[in-house]
Amino acid sequence: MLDIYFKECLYFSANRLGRIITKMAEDAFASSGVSPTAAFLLMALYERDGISQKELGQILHLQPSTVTRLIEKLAAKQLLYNRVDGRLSLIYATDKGKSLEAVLHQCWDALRERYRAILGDEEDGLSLHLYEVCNQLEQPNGGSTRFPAAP
Amino acid sequence: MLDIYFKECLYFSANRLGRIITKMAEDAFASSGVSPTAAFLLMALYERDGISQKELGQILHLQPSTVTRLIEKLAAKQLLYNRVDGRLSLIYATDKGKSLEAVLHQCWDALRERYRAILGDEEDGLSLHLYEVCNQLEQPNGGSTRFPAAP
DNA sequence: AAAAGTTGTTTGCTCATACAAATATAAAGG
DNA sequence: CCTTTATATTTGTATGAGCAAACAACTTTT
Repeated sequence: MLDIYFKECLYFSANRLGRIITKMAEDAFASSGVSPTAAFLLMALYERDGISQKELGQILHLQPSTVTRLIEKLAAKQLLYNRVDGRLSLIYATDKGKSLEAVLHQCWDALRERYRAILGDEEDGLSLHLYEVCNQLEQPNGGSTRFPAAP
Repeated sequence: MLDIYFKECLYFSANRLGRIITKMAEDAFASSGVSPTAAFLLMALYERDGISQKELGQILHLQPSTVTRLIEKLAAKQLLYNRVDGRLSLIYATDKGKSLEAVLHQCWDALRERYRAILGDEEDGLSLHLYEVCNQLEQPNGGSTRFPAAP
């Protein structure tokens, strides 16, 4: 097999995993009527209603423009609305949005159940591990020094 | 921090990792003039010139239509050409395509160097591990039984 | 050897995400 | 106060990948 060759490439494996798990997540959230990422955005609102768009971006690790577009869609579905406060755009869940909370948590649990059932031990802490890896990779200095740059 | 909440979600972490590593890979391959995925396609050709599109899809874990589009672009750049053989479309690297081999391997090595330098031990076998995880997740029966379906 | 089925590829469309530039508001300095 | 600079959001545009349906070519059946 030639693909042996690519197995060791993180770009390759990470993206492949992303595609697979995205499809699983889309299935899991299909009944809720919102995409997985949109679901996470709403779940963030349940924790912090009135959060700013910028913070949403930080929590979801998405670019501001991506958040804008997500919010547009969810606002069109009347699941949330925004109130402009100075240069901030504060986001609130509507009642309709709030009413999804239970469903979304169910979908989320179902998703996790599903991949845990398949992966067994393999899953153990995998998400957390990947999260750590992301954080390391995102450090601007690439982790090459242990200390922040001098002022 | 609210994002504690999402760390345990594989959908979340895997896609975040995908975005980060994709950007790193794009940087690494920028000098070669082709995207990372296109680079892998070409590297597959170096190993098996005249491979069919279907096989390319299997090796790269991409859908047939995605492979078609990739090949269109690379053909436009004169890096490969295809010869139709029955219903197969066999793909060959052009001389120009072949001349990229050394550069692409350098880019690939540079990419790996870079994330290995950042991740250290954390990287150890990560790609391979993810590859395994992908394979398990992709089994149609979701891994719920140990045996193939009866005939 | 024609009909029906199978397999490989292509086409049209959609989606999620992002970048870069534009815009809007606020904060700081003279 | 007015100008400059910083910050938050939006807009226009692009890219990578996918699905579903169409198409094309081979295979099986009869």
